[in-house]
Amino acid sequence: MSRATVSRVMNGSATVAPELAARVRAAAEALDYQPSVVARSLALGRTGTVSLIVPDLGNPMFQGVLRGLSQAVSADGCRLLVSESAENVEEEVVLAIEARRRTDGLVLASPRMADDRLLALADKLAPFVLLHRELPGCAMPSLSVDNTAGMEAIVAHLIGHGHRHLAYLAGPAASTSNRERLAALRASGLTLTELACGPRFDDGHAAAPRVAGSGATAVVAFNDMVAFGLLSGLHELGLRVPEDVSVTGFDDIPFARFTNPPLTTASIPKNELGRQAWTRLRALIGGEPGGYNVRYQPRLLVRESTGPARRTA
Amino acid sequence: MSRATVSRVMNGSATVAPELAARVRAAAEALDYQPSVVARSLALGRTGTVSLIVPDLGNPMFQGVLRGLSQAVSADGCRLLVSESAENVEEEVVLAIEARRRTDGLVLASPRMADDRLLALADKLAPFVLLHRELPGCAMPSLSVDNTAGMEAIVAHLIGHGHRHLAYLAGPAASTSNRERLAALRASGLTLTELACGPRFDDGHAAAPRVAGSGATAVVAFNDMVAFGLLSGLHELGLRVPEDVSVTGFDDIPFARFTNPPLTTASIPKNELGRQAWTRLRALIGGEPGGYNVRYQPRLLVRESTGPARRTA
DNA sequence: CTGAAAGCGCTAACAT
DNA sequence: ATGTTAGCGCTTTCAG
Repeated sequence: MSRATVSRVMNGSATVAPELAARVRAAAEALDYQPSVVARSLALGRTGTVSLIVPDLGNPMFQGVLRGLSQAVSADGCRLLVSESAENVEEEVVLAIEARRRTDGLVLASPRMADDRLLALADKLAPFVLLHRELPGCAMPSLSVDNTAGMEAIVAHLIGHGHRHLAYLAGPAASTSNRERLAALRASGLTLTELACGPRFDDGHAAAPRVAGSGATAVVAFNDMVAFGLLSGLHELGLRVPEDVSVTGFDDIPFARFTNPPLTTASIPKNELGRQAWTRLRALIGGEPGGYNVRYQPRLLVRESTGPARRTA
Repeated sequence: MSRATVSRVMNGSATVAPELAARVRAAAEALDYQPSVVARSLALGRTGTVSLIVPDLGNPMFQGVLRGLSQAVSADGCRLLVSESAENVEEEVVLAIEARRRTDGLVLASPRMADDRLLALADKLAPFVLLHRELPGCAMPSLSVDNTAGMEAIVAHLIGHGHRHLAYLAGPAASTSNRERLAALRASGLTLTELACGPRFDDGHAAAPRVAGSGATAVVAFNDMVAFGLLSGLHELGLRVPEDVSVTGFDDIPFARFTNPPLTTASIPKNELGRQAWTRLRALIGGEPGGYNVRYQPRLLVRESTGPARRTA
């Protein structure tokens, strides 16, 4: 029989005589034959693979996204290529272009490059979906988190406990999330001490002395990792949380509820972001519209790392 | 000019007149031309992509491996496909086969399938490198951790503190690491209470009451995540660590040094495992031998979660 | 319903 | 040093 027939059978085309199809399948089984994925990709113009680009694979926030995306992609028989830009914009640009050339579409998680740069690349990178980032004027869908609302909830909670002087442990300057969270804090009208920090455990840990010296009664960390590092640093300094100082995080990564004390934080749907990203991307690849942009509203989880403000001297 | 010339230029072949090469490059630049990765893969028989298969993307241990591997692979201009088997053996088998068909090689991290099954698949999956697993009779290289030595170090440390009754919070039954760690514990001659648990935060957290009731003065957790969850659960029960009970982990994931109290654990080289996996795999793909198997010796990190055994009643 | 043939975009052996 | 030609392994019109 001809290869065309084999191809039809392997692709489940109905226009093959059942008897012949059975013979093909038997032969394939016997020879352990599997069509070449690469050749198929070339002929089809689709690879059945998409890429995820993240700034930092070490962040449990992105791991949640990765996981949700990975499972959703797998469920449709597709595969996922993962790249880490290491918080480096130039790297990010190169990776994105390269990744797009190998795969059918991209998920850009918290891209660090500036709006105009991303906009200029949009045609080359499409189809893609943006995570944790909105890009006015861009036709690609975006799934993001309402950082402002999340911060407002945290601030309201803190105000309710009598806090009037906050410290903010800032994340990467290039992070949109960081900028939005900071802006919301500035808009709160409370006294704010801004401390340059970073996104990791160690950054939070190292910031403890500065926090202690700031006079703030509550400290708002860029994310849970930082908050966790801070908790540890504060403990070493002999400061009690929340008696001496309240601490909040952001993201609700898996261990946030197990810290000592458990962390008050704004929870965001990490897996869901990954899953929805695939839904959008799959649609785009199929030539359909990507749907409406969505902004997930964070949920404030009040745990034990926050309490009444201590009297200031 | 002909496409062969273009191909030569794009691949940096020296046998092209400099002037012509320059023209080709200029044209490529002007047209924003980039050779098709897929067509290239088909012609070459190599995709420039390798796959990583892990049981659990949520485990920071594997994230360390992923990170090291990802960076090493990127540094050589290659790409990484990531799949999660979700601790499911059948899934793992299918994923591995599928992943291998799309890429030039595999890194199998802590595969859960049985030895004979893996051995039977070896030809089909090769080239690959095994992480956290040794497979007698298999020609593929293996990078693993000496779990026995690691546990012995932990036990010796605990014995030095007067502990004579340990509890073990067991990980997944299909995990080789779990089996080896447990075996080392059993061989210690100490009284051992074995508690079925699991590999995650919640598992450790949920085990706290059983630990409290076990009569053990020290509890050895399968890994750091479990230890961390346990720390939290113990705290809720009003038990102090290490005064009432000592706790140890395994792996030394990034936040282990920031827990309260900081976790005594056996450190293993996570990034290094990923990086070395690529070195081996790259060699294999190039037709060279994969080198000797190596077994990393864990390093005991004594922190504050362990101390003298309390008097037993 | 099946086979023949063209083509996906590139590389490599061969010829000039 | 460059062009010609033949694949890489599949899908897909187009005939029959």
